[in-house]
Amino acid sequence: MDQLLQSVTIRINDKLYVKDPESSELGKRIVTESIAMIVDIGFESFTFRKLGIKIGSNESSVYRYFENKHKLLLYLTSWYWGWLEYQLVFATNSIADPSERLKRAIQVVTRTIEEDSAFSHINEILLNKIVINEYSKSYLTKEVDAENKDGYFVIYKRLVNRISAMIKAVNNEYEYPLSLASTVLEGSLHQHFLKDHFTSLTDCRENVDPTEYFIQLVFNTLTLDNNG
Amino acid sequence: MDQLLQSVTIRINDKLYVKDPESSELGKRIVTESIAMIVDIGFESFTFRKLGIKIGSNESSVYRYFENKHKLLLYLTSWYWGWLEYQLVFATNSIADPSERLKRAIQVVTRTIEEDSAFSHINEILLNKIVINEYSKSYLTKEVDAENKDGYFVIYKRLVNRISAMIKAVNNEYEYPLSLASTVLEGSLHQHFLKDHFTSLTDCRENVDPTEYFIQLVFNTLTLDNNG
DNA sequence: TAATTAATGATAGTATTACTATTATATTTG
DNA sequence: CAAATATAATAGTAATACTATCATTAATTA
Repeated sequence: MDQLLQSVTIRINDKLYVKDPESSELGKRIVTESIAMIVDIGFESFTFRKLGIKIGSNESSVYRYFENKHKLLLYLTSWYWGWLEYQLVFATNSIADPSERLKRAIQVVTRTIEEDSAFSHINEILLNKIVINEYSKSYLTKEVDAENKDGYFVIYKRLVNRISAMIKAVNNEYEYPLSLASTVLEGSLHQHFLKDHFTSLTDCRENVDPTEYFIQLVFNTLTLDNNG
Repeated sequence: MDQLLQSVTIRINDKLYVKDPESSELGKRIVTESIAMIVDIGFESFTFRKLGIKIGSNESSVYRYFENKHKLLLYLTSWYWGWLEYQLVFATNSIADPSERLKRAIQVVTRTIEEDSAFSHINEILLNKIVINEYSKSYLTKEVDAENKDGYFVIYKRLVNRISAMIKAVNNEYEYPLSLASTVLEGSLHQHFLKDHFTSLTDCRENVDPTEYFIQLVFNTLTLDNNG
């Protein structure tokens, strides 16, 4: 798997950057170090000026890669969803049974990311933390509709649709496959967040991943569908 | 009900304001107009300077009520959750049967807010929009833990706990009552958001409230619990 | 009613942010 | 080696998120 993954590149909407950060060493450093820095100080405190200093480069150079930090966040989170989509497809591809397949899919998207595949300049453990803590901020804006139209969220949408399709494959009568898929993805981020900051609002904790909770939720719903 | 509600005041943690906005006309205007303005231009673009101009008052006067816009957001959203908690308690209080009670609770917390109770300077329809679009930003910060310790989220936590207790009353064996309660609350905001901006990611739409989806989700899970 | 206090308004000022613009200096490539 | 390209350095701007000071007005109470 590692070998295969090495040759896979995640294609990001090119409107999200000014110059492709994958195209140069500086670009990669910008990506690598922005991830570390956003995890470290949070998206609100993160600035291109600070990043420039950290990478021993210049603020203006960072602007040559990304228009602003919002676009950078969209770039990073798109990368993450693309990476997760790959994990999902890879892990479920060979499974014929729809229920087993869906179960595996939920495992992949709700588990705690604990190892960095280390095949690129992007650390997935850190990036996962960014997604948990900052992803909502990328779409809870006045510009969502325009940005959505421009395709900034395509990867995420494709991922939700894949899960939704797997749900339908298990139970074609079920009325809310899209809502259920989006609930699992979003809800998983939320449960991970609660586990770290609001332990009194979740039953997930060390060694109790959201995975089991979501698998049970999804399969019970699909088993006993349209009553209420 | 209206009469009763008029005499109820929602107690907000007094660390969230410098001077109680309920204590003066200016304070109330700040609250009323900040709600309208945040709905209108979004939390990011909203500033105390703009608010001052809108209410024909001064930036510095606004600062005498709220330390900064983050605290104002916490104040507004706390008020909303307090109001919703009241709705919940009021609506479920007289229901003895645990399942009926839980069903009613889910209805109350997931429905679209369509009428303003008009007993105060706070418009709940608008405030609900703020909660949908901005609530996450109030806790997805580097300061959550400290602010949580200071009790800034108590009302929300109490609300989740109430729902969790109702879940347990229906099925005491169920392993994830807190996660399920937090999923319903958060997930409901999310489905409402998707309905407005990402229609391809939800099955909720006009006349299909998240309510039915969540009722089915919760009851199916509680009926068939610990398999997987 | 005058005096006091409290609330609000006006103005100014600061550090930081989120950029844009310009010019200089490296580095790469033809 | 020349030309093109990428990066660095510096400066500058408008806006934000405040703080501080002082003036004015309104409300309270001695």
